[in-house]
Amino acid sequence: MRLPIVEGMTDIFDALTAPARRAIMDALAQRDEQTLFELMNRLRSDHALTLTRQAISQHLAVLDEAGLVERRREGRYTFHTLNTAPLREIPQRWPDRSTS
Amino acid sequence: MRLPIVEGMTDIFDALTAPARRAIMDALAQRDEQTLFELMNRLRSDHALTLTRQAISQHLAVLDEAGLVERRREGRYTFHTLNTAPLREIPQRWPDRSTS
DNA sequence: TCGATAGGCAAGTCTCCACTTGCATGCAAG
DNA sequence: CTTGCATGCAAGTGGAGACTTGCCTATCGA
Repeated sequence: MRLPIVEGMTDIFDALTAPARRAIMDALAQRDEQTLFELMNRLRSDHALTLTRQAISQHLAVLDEAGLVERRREGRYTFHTLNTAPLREIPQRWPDRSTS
Repeated sequence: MRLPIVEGMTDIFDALTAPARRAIMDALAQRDEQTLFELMNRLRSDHALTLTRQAISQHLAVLDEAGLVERRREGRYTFHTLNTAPLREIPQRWPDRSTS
């Protein structure tokens, strides 16, 4: 039941604060295994977000530290995949009261 | 399927940003119907958070705008209750992939 | 009515972080 | 090996918001 705590890991709430990071998660929810440039172009076209490559790279680093995305290096490309598992911390912390 | 959009409503991610606001939600998850002073003392004793009354009041206003707490005025007291319903937006936006 | 309690409003400060700019690294194709 | 592409590292800047201070309103008890 206990989630593994990685040292120096950013908590998911810090990661979810920036709207740009949530947009990146949206883009990855639509399609996994995207590279940095693919994400940049997708944010520009689909989410009306024009950010520099470095900004997105920093966002991906934060999301990686929070465990919300996973990076796989292959040659000169780095593919990013969404990991929704850490999000389960939220309903665990504040359980739903719909049927109370 | 569509959630009612209240005008000028803060989204829940902005509300979840501040650690103090998450601590307030923790305190309300333990016991509902708490007043401002009760919350202040509880944060001080249980969460090692010494904030001024005004700070907590501002946090409660943000949580109220996000729909995460509900305020009920009774005489000179205002009782605060946690509402977890808006949190369902999160797994709806990024569905769990455990059984994919 | 007067003091005490519970809370609200408004403005100021200051820290943090999102974003940029600039430069460096590594792989790949010709 | 050299040019180009994909990415990383580091420092600087600007703005948002978390928190405080100060003052005001309202309700309850004596």
